[in-house]
Amino acid sequence: MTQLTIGQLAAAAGVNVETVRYYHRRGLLPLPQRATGSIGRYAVGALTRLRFIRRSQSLGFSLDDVQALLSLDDGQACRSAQAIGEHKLADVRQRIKTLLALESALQQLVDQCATSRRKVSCPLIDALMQAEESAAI
Amino acid sequence: MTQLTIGQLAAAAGVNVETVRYYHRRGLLPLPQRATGSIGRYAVGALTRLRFIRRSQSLGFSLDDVQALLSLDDGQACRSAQAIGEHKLADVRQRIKTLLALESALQQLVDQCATSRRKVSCPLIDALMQAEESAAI
DNA sequence: TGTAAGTACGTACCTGAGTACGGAGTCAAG
DNA sequence: CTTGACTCCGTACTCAGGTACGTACTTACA
Repeated sequence: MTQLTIGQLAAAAGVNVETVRYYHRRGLLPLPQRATGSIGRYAVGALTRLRFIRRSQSLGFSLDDVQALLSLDDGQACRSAQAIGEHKLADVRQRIKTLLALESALQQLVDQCATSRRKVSCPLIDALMQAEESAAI
Repeated sequence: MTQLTIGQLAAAAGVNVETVRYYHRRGLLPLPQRATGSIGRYAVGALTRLRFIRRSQSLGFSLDDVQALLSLDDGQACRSAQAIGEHKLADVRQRIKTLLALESALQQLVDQCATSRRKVSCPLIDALMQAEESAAI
């Protein structure tokens, strides 16, 4: 039972069957093993990969970005893997920084709400923008 | 010179003029002060807000999400601000967690490349997925 | 004061990321 | 060995988030 049909795969990842097929077309997910003229069977690795795609997307990466990340996992030549990796790494670090600033601004807001039970006017934007002043936009 | 035209505002934020107008239509950006039948002038606050929108988007928030975040800054009633804030906070924390896992996987890959100058096959996906095993998907 | 650059507003169009659908083929359970 | 659920594949449609464009109007500056 380690061989999934497309329907089982899609259900396990919480996506539409059509989405899986779309990812094939985009080259994000390899086509499954299949005796010609019969139904494809996916190894569990496909499920892991599929979940990775969804998670990366939810972090704001486009499918092209995800493709670059996946190419690293697919065993690129070293020089190119390193270049892509370093680029993505800088990107990821910037995102983390921004999210940390957003986190503390939100925390501040929620705390403010908890103590004073009236209207709040939180410096959400300012807090985030100040934390970012020095960073690339 | 603290009053910007739409073109200056857009250029300063690195977006298209049409995009600014689109955000007006979506209610993300208030319409500027304007003597009827003349040209609008934006205060610098509009630029800050515009940059906040773009940055939030790049972190994977939809414009609806951004609208919710902005409503916090616009001085919502406390109870509702707190609820929205807590929800977003949990979301932001989850994103940070996932990005940290991705960061260390990428770092590992880049290090691997730097030491051995041949093909690499990094466990990028596995690393990220394992770090996430216990977290909500 | 006139003219080019910029703005206002409406409508149409575009791209990324799917989603829906129809018809033909496959497969497992009865 | 059939029948109902599922798969394959192609094409068409949808939706969010913009972009482009045309026409009329404003404004800064020579």
